[in-house]
Amino acid sequence: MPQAFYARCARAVAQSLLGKRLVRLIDGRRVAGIIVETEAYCDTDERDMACHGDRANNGRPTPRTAIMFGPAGYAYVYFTYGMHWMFNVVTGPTGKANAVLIRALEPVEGIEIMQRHRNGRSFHQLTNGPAKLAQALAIDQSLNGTNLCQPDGVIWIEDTPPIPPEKIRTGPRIGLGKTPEPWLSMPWRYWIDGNPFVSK
DNA sequence: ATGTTGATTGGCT
DNA sequence: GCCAATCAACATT
Repeated sequence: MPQAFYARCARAVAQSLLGKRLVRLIDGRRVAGIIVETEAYCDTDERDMACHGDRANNGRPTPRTAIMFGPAGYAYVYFTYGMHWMFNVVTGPTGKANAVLIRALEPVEGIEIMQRHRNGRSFHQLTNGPAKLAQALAIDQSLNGTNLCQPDGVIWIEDTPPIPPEKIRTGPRIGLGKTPEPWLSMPWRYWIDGNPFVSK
């Protein structure tokens, strides 16, 4: 997708990403899945206490969150719980910490490679969660700050026919812990209705 | 320098 | 449903 696709508010991008194809090149081979679940963190100008870029350091950039404050169309990859990687796409205007977390994929290409990275788990368990898809696609710190619009890159998102609006569901984001209201309950999680790879 | 916690997962009850 | 795993980032001292 072109940079202009990402340079919109996070909630618009999060919805538009549903149905698109996330492609990762591993040893020259395509490993890809359809995006079926996303979450928006920080819309263009609003506060969002669940967002790393808002919560840490009084909303100023830190070494970890600097990528989020940069231009749209780059990967924000971070490590959590001492063992998991999370893959986000940076959205919105430069200077604002906006991003969309990719929470689940429907596997479509390179399934054997995904299975190898996922320690032989079943097809259904390959990419039905944010840390699972990161592991399946071999996403780690080395991809933090990657330009997703780069012609010769190793990870990018391809266009597909849009999902009909009536197939898009929304609800509160997952795993926000002690994030205060109202952000805890804001319905900024999006998924494709009925898709079996949605995480919850 | 030290303490707390997390945008999760998988195993066990 | 409950909880351990495992550690970097961040807040506090």
